[in-house]
Amino acid sequence: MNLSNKVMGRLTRYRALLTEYFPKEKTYVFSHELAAMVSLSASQVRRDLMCLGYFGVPRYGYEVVELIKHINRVLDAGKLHNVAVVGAGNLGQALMTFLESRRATLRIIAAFDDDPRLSNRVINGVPCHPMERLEELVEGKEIRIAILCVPGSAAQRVADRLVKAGIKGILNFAPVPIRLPVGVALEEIDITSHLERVAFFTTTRATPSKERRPTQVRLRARS
Amino acid sequence: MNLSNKVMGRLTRYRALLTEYFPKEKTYVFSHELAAMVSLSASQVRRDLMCLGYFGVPRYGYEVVELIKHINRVLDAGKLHNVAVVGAGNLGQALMTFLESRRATLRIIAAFDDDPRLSNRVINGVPCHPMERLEELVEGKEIRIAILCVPGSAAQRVADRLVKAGIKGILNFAPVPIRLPVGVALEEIDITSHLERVAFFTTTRATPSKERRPTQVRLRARS
DNA sequence: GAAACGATGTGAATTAATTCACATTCCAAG
DNA sequence: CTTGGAATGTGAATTAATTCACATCGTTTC
Ligand SMILES: NC(=O)c1ccc[n+]([C@@H]2O[C@H](COP(=O)([O-])OP(=O)(O)OC[C@H]3O[C@@H](n4cnc5c(N)ncnc54)[C@H](O)[C@@H]3O)[C@@H](O)[C@H]2O)c1
Ligand SMILES: NC(=O)c1ccc[n+]([C@@H]2O[C@H](COP(=O)([O-])OP(=O)(O)OC[C@H]3O[C@@H](n4cnc5c(N)ncnc54)[C@H](O)[C@@H]3O)[C@@H](O)[C@H]2O)c1
Repeated sequence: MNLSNKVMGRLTRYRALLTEYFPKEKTYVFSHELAAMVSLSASQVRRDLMCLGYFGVPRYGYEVVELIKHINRVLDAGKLHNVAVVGAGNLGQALMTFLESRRATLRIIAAFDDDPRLSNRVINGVPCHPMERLEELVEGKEIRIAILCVPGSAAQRVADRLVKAGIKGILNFAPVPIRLPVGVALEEIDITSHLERVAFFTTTRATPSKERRPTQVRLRARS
Repeated sequence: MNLSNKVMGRLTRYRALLTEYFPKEKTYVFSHELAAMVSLSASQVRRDLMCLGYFGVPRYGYEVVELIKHINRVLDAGKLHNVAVVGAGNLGQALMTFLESRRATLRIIAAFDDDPRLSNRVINGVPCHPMERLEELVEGKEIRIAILCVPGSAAQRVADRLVKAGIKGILNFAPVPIRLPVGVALEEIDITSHLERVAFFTTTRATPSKERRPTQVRLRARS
């Protein structure tokens, strides 16, 4: 099955919900429960889950632990990735604390910054290195993914360097679009743009056309 | 014209590019230049721009300042919004510094936190208040948008309170989906999910099916 | 054990998003 | 002028995403 990145995104969402915000006493979950939690339609959820090769049981729904296991199998294919934060400023540091506690398959093992006051020390549990050691450590520590938190003016330059050093994927927070050779995954988060969207849909009719807002569904515990 | 939020998102992108990262000496821009910068097709860009009621000139492209003006008109309809950050922890503080410098129509004028060490002082130029004053200030200062940076466990509760206080849009960073009544705009940014996407497309064939990566286009300066 | 229920899985229909392809327009050069 | 060219604007085609609708099936109940 060839996952679109839309499906992919929703699967991570379901997984996060199930692993972290789902009553542990419930062993089964219905498609419409998941749907309600993420504001989607039940058939959408079922479609997404079809990609997993796991099947629910008709009257009961999906067995939670089994479902999670299958999402894991598909999403991270058992691999674990070492991640580096590049640019240990305000955002970089916030991300280090935030991400350290999360998903075990993604480990933030290093940070890099060209400000000497930030490098050669441990920030929030993550060792921060000077940029000079980038290539050495990316290779040596098998860092495959970089979270780019440098100013926009440096973003493309640093990204190129990361790619040359062997990075296979970049999550870019700088508010400039960067270009990478094919073969390197790229995801960009433009926070300003999201904020502007909220502002926009605040003034005009409020709900962005597509999103469903079905009524809340009670998560009935099954005996 | 009824903008889909997809179109809307791209328009903010174009605007950001044009206002901040486009050579000031160029007065015209081609659809294919914009396209190249954001990795989309030229016809996509033209379609998006059609929504503006502004028309480019066939051989020259789009006049930059005029184009920006029209995007402004459509996107923020002249309105300016007051914004508050709720939860002035790591992320909240990073956002305050980051956003203060940006878009003039969105002004961060307050922060709120229930930690007494954070409230009643000015953080990065933004006055931070205790949660008790939320309702009073939202009304008094006409705050319409909230950026939600509280822990997941408090997110829904705080969101409900914000809505009751009169907030019209929320940008949620907590990694829990929240539910709002129709009529209140909602945008959620799930950073973990984005990171997981990068990781995913790092292992499998690298490029998420949909994205184009056309070859770089030189931005030729026109005499 | 059989009938009713209430969920799933999925083909088909619908709707949305994107791309194609080309007529149109306007500038520039001769 | 008039001709050529290079970009726009857009209907039509295509492709992707979502929803509908219902046959199907395991569970429960009686
Ligand atoms: N702070 C936010 O909430 C926020 C939100 C969205 C996007 N962003 C973007 O993320 C990036 C970082 O934001 P920030 O607020 O952390 O800024 P910041 O100034 O606090 O941090 C930037 C860090 O990058 C380092 N740096 C600069 N040039 C570098 C280079 N060439 N190589 C290595 N390191 C370099 C600096 O020393 C600094 O520590 C910016 O592009 C910003 O636009 C920030
Ligand atoms: N730090 C990041 O980079 C990052 C990234 C993505 C998402 N997030 C999410 O953003 C949120 C904030 O993250 P953070 O790293 O800033 O955490 P943090 O603990 O540094 O900040 C949270 C702040 O919220 C305040 N708070 C807690 N409960 C509150 C309540 N009921 N009312 C008002 N204020 C309250 C706390 O006093 C604290 O200052 C979390 O939900 C986190 O999961 C953080």
